[in-house]
Parts: sequence; structure tokens; C-alpha cells
Amino acid sequence: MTKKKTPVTLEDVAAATGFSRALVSIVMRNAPGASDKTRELVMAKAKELGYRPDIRARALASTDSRIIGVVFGVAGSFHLKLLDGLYTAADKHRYSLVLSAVTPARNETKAVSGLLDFRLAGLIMLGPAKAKPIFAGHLPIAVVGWQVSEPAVDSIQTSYDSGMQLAVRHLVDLGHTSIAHIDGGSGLIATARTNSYKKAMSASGLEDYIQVISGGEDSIDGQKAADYVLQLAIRPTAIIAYNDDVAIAASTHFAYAGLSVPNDISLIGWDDSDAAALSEIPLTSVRQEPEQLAKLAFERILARIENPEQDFGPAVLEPTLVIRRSTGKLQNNLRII
Amino acid sequence: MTKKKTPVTLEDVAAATGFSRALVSIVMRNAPGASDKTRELVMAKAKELGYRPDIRARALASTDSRIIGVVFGVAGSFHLKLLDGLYTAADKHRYSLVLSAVTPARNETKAVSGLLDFRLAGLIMLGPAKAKPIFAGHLPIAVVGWQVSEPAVDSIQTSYDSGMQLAVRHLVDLGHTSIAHIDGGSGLIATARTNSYKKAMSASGLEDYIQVISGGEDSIDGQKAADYVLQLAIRPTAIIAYNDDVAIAASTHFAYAGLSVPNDISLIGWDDSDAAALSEIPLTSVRQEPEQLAKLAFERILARIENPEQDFGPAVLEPTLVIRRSTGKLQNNLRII
DNA sequence: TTGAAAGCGCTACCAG
DNA sequence: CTGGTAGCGCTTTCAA
Repeated sequence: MTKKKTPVTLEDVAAATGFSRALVSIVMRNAPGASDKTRELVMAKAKELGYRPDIRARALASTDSRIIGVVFGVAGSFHLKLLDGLYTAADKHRYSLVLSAVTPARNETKAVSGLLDFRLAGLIMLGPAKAKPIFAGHLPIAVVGWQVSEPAVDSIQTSYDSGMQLAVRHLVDLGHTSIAHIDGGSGLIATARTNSYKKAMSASGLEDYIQVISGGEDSIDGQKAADYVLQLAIRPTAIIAYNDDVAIAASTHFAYAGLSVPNDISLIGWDDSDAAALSEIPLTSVRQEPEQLAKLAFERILARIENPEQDFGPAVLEPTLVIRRSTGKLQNNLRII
Repeated sequence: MTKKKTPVTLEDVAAATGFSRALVSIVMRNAPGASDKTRELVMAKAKELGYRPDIRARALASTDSRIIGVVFGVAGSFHLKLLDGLYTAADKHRYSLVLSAVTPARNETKAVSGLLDFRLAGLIMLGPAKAKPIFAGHLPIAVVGWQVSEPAVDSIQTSYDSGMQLAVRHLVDLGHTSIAHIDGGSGLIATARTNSYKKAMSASGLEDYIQVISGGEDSIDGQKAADYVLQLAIRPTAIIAYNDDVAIAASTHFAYAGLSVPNDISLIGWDDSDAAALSEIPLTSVRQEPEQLAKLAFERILARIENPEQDFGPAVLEPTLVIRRSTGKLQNNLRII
């Protein structure tokens, strides 16, 4: 037996309370223009009837659609946390989020076009993606995770420079000099992080020790990179990996090969994912705050909606280093091979 | 300089062509009631003006909203392919898709509720998720990837029994009897696959050789499981892994440990992901057709919309086995350890 | 503080 | 085959 679909409308709430639709609307939107007593009455009745505003109608009637589009390509745990933050921010400001995926057969242009048919108030893009977003200038756009040259597009990201500096300094403090980097491939973010690694090494006077090992984004890449390291005549004593997955896979592989982490080799990841804390050898990791990134991105969009012409600079969040057990003091015996 | 936002409306197209809005609407919807000549003229003008229908208005005005909601929790490559198929189907039928994510802080109920405010015509859920979807009976719902007992919910999935049978038989044909399974953890799908593995073993008269090794969904789990296998006094000669990621990680780990795949041990994965083909040792894998699954799910929803009371059985797709180089004939010397 | 009325952009139904 | 005319459920002036 299928239950009757009886979408409760504003009208219904109005009729049940005896107020007009307009007044009920005011209450629902929490807009000024109603007495506290009226609000209470209306809210109570609305909840009782199970009223939920129709987003389509709301968006159509109001001047601002209050719908924000989000395009994403992958959705690992980091991205899901970003989405978490976006949903939280949207709820708070009574906005709706409509997600659209970039898939193998559906490029960014298609993903955005489809979204635009909802007459979005703004668009948030979760990297990685193109260097220059399409539709820039047509509506407020914020990208999170990478830098964009386009002035009409706001970018929100963690400072990779700072993160790499934290990581390198921590290792230097422990006595390391031979600090390698397993990179994340050829993506925008990976490239940026590799550059930051190099800068951080130079800043610590270790330019001669710069060593970039080809990696990737997934565990399998970490596994391979670790094996490559094992075959090196002279191994680095510490490694900063592109992300936690790569670092953990490398760590695990080292362990199976008989190397001790951190006694033989120290390891640092990026993202401070759940896995980093839960790993067999808890991983030291550069922590980004996805919830903060998301919150900032959302607020930028809101600010743009109110003032489209304003020129915000890129928003840069400072990462922190979460120190766990995968990093340790340099063991002298290792230097003699 | 921000470009002026001038959303082209039906009205504009009507004015530009000299026809009425109603007629233009008919043409845009590809509905009967307009001459071919009119269609051409209108379509040409619409394209020229860059007209795109406003989904909000369309959904509000029509009796069926033509919006289908999709909830997802993870989005690995398999899920992105599912989304691909859904988008393709939606485009074809002039439907719009609105995605909603289940995140750490946002459970299924919230994800669906938010979606419902769009007054969905139907809902598609990409597993894994709850055994019994909420809101069952309120609107057409299809779940893909796992079986649901609820009669008001359609389920679309690949036959795990068939897939495991294909895998086991292939290995048996190669002379293997000691065929183990690295499971995928405790999720609905993982449990179902493990059961199917056991059934397939029994069907081949190999119940005494049933051996389930604790694994998981990610590479790291495959790595660990492989290491566990290495420590076994008597190792299986073949392994069917929960998915390709696990299988590849295991394969790689075996290789580093000096075991040859497939000479020392044969390996089969699930999903026939891109990685399976690209792996160092190309992986034999049980192939599911995500595009087909998606297409079927969408069509079920459509059928439900037209006839809500109809009782469809679960849709089960037959997988195929893609044979690559990770499986080979049993080597006799291995039996003597 | 409240209510009436006019749309938002589209579809649907009805005459011509 | 075509064009007028009502709304869909909501927001938004503008009066009362």
C-alpha cells in the first residue's frame, strides 16, 4: 500500500493557522515582519503538518535562487569532509546545495552547464580541475584546493608552502637532512605541493638533498615508490609523501621489507585523514581543515552574491602538523651504508 | 568587467520567432503538436539565443518534476561510472539529476530529506547503505548494488553468485583447488560476495578448501592480507579478492616478496576497473557493467513513475570474466612445501 | 503587524 | 497545428 503523497504547502499552513500565505512565508524565512507570538504559532503548526518549503517554487519566486552548485570529480574522504562543511554552511544560511559530478564521460563544461539550468546563485568547485574555470564572470565562483589566476574567481586553499615547511622543519629538528618527497603525479595540486617541498628544503639550506620520487595519489603508488626507495644505494632517512594514503602504503611496505618506521626511516603524510590516526604506525601528517576550507568557500560565495564586484584576495588557510609515531630522531647507524 | 546576466526565457524565444510561448514550449519539450517547419525555426532561434529551460520553473509547472535524486556515500571509479550511466540516461529522457552526498556528519536520512525538497520524481541510491531505505513507499526508489527486501523499492545488481562461479570455475579449469577469498569487510556487499564465494566453492565440490581471509575495500587491506598469506604454512594457490584494488595491492606485495603471479599464485579481482588492465601484471577480473546497472536503475524508476503499483522483481545483471595474466595453470612444485 | 495581489518561467488545457 | 489562459508554490511589493 503506497502512502498518499500529500505535499504540504504554504497554503495549507496558512489555512490551518488562519494567517495569510504571505505572513507564513515571512515566518518560514525568518524574515522581519511578524510578531513573536505569530511566529510560534506558525512554526508549531508547520512542524505539526510536516511542512517543508518547495525549493523549486522558492527559487523561482525569489530574486536570489538560494541554490548553490557544487561540482566534484573524485570523492575520497577528504572531499566528503569538504562536502560536510559545505552542507553545514548551506543549512546555516538556508541555502540548498546541488551537486554535479565530473565523470569519465562528462567533462567539467557539461557538469557546470547542467547545474546552471537551476539558475544558481553561485558555484563551488572542488579540485582538481581546470586551471581556469569556465563560466568565470557569469556567476560567483569559488574553487577550493588550488589557485586560480582569474580575478572573477575566488580561491580557497591551504598553504602548501607552510605545510611543507612544517614538515621539513620537524624533520630537521629531528636531525634529518636527507628528506625526500614522493610526489602526487602531474595534477595541479601535486605540482604545487612538490614546488612547496623544494622551497621548504631550500629555506632550510637543504637544496642539495632535494629528491623527488615519482608517486601518485593512491596506495598502490606509495607501495611502488617505497619499493623504489628500497632499491636505492643510499636511501633518504625521511620522506614526505603526497598524501596519507601514499605514506601509509609506503610505511606498510617498509615494515614488510624489514625496515623500521621511524627508526630506519621517518614518514610524513598530508591531510591527517582518519587512516593516519588509525594506521598501525600512527602517521605524522600535515593537517588541512576541510571544514574550514568549505566554510570559507561558502562565505566567499555569499559575499560575492552581495557584492559581485568586490575584489577578494585568495583565501589561504594555515595547516598544522600533527605529530605521531612515524617520525623520529635520526639514527646515526643509518648514515653509514 | 562582469558580463550581464541575461537569462534567456521562453518568452524571449517566442518573441524572437513570433510564435506563442505555448508553442515554443511544445517544441522545446519535443512534444507533439507542432509542424516540422515550426520546430526547425524555433530550435534554430533557441540555439541562437542560447536558450536553456529553467529547471525550477519547468519542475514547478509540470505534473511530474522530471528531477531524479541520487544519493551516494563514496565515489570511487566504479561509482563515477555508475553516475556516468545515470547522467546518460537522464539526458536521454530529458530528466535532471540532483546528487546528494552521505558524509561523516550527514546521514542517509538527512541526505534524502534535503533532496525531497526538490519534489523528486524518483530516487536512486548508490550502495552501500542501509538495508531498508527510508522513505520507501513515498516515491519511486531504486537501489543499485545490493538487494532490498522492501517490495516498494526496486533493486538492481550484478549477480555475485554468477561472478564467483565464473571465477572459481576458471581457477578450477586451471587445476586449482586451494582457492581462498580475501573478503571486503562487513558491509552488505562484502558479505554477499563472501557468501557467493562459499556457494561457488561448494558447487565445485571444494567446500573443504573454503578459506576466507580478512581484508577490506582498500589497497592497504590487500597489502595486509597478502602479508598474512605469506606467513601461512600452506598457502592457497589462488585467491579471489573482494575488488581490484585489493587484488592489485596483494599482487604487488607478492611480487615484492619474491612470489610470481601467476606462477606461484593466481589472483582474481572484481569490477574490471581501469587499474586492472593497467596493472603491472594485468589482472583477471570479474567485470560488472556499471553503465548497464545505471541504465536499468533509471528505467526502473521511469517505469515506477508511470505505474507505481507494478511489482518488478529485482533486476540482476550477469557479470563476465575478463581473463588477463594474473591467473595461470597450477604449478605442481607448489603443492610440495 | 498583517493581508491582498502580482508575478517568477514554465506546462497544461482548452478553444479556435 | 496554433495561441490564449490558468495556474504550480512561493516571494515580494504595497496598502491597510
